[in-house]
Amino acid sequence: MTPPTFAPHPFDFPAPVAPPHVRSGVTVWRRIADTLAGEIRDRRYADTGKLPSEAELSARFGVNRHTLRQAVSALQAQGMLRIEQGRGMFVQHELLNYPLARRTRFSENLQRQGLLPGKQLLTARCEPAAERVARELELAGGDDVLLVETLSEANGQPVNLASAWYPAERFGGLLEMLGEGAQTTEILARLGVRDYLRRESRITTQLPGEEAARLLRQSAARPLLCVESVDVDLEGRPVKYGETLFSGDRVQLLVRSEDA
Amino acid sequence: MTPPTFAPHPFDFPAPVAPPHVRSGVTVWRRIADTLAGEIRDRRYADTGKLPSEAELSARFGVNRHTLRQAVSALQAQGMLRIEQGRGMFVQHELLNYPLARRTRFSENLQRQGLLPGKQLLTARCEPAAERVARELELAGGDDVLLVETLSEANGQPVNLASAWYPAERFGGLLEMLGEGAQTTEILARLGVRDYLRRESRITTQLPGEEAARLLRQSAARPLLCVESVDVDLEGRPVKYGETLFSGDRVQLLVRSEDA
DNA sequence: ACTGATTTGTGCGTATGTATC
DNA sequence: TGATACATACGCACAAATCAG
Repeated sequence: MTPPTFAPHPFDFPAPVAPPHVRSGVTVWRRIADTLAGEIRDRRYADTGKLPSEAELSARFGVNRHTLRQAVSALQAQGMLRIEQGRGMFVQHELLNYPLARRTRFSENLQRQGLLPGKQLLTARCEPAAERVARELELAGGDDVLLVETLSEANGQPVNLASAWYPAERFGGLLEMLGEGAQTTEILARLGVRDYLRRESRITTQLPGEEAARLLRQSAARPLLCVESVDVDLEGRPVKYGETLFSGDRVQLLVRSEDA
Repeated sequence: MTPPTFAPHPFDFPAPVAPPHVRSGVTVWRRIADTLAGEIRDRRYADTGKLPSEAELSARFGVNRHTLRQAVSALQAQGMLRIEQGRGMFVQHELLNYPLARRTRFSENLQRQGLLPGKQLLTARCEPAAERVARELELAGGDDVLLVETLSEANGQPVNLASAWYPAERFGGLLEMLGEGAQTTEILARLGVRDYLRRESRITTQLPGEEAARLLRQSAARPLLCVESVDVDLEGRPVKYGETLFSGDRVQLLVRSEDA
């Protein structure tokens, strides 16, 4: 399989002999780790599931075996590969598909891919709406909103970190029902929202803060996908504004153009 | 404006006094640069357009002023902010919206946002299809494809780096017409494709290789948005498979849920 | 069960870059 | 500016696990 033309590539790497004279501010082992992570993510080792030996890889990158080991041990800690003494290094997992459709339901998607979904409630509180949140929910400044933060998992691996804001006036008992472990869709239905649709998603990328990196169990040097979204009810009124951080190492977002 | 809850944050930074015991593999000045870049991108300074003084920032991050200056000078070189002696540091630009619709036409979108589009042809050649490309274009292994690589700009700033593959058999004269400076849409029309639609987009994030970072004029430590896409004609036959790398510092992808 | 080749795991010493004081 | 602490990267040597014959 041919690598994408502009993807990280062995010969993108500093010349094997002379050290780089440009200071990137990123250490050699970190760049090797990212290169390998990218290759694994690009399924370059998908056929056998086995990576080249430490000797081969260190020769390829032109570094000491210790340096290479530091890189792969970071990837191992991150759950991206598995090392077996005397045998070799093996790919651990592939990318999870996360569809961004008008009707996005998390658990269904995972189950369809044969994965066990999990969700952890991190925060649930009432607060005055920040300017951005008020604008997205079409509220007046000073209105209260309900903030719900969750960590979603698939097979025990963190997938995303979601912050959702709901208009407090409209959804009075939401926080209490969440505390009792009810599903979001079900709660909204009980509060009079029979159905809701995703109106818009804005997708950006960023590096995780320490907190996000820790919760998503991902290297702080590996990027996240960030999705800002607005869900509306059937009358078009905003129901929820959300900011979701996806682990870029584990997830790819899918946009299917629906048949009109 | 309140920052997103999990976005990079001053106190996500290593404690001001004790050095961090976790090895991130990224130097302090680089992390400060990335933190500031993220904040600028998150519009934290959008109201005044002015950043805090060097003294304030170095105090906030708990580093020497020299270290901070190295960070901001990197951002300046990258075109993200502008330093004026005796006045301060100012935000240079904001995010560009890039819609991912069924019918995506680059120039139109930019002009609607009041920007001047530009496109540079980097590569145009015929090659045997890699496994992945053949699968996406529904070709037999060994078939030839036409590879077209371009660099798109808005107001002179690089926006994306696109690789596109077309079935060689179907689109014979494509490379020649491209050499004459014709538009892609127009060429396809001349070759019998009256219209084409985006069937699917897969969105991931990755760090740029050296080549990509250079072409997109972006730090190698700042992430990219990567979009894999398949365009089909009105009969549903694949016309183009593309891999596009967007500068994560300059672009956000927009997914509008179309009314059915 | 043994041998040799391959692969990962570990220890030590040294030099250099980074950041602080 | 110089001194100090620490992380990074290199080189060499050897131990431990695995596998093919």
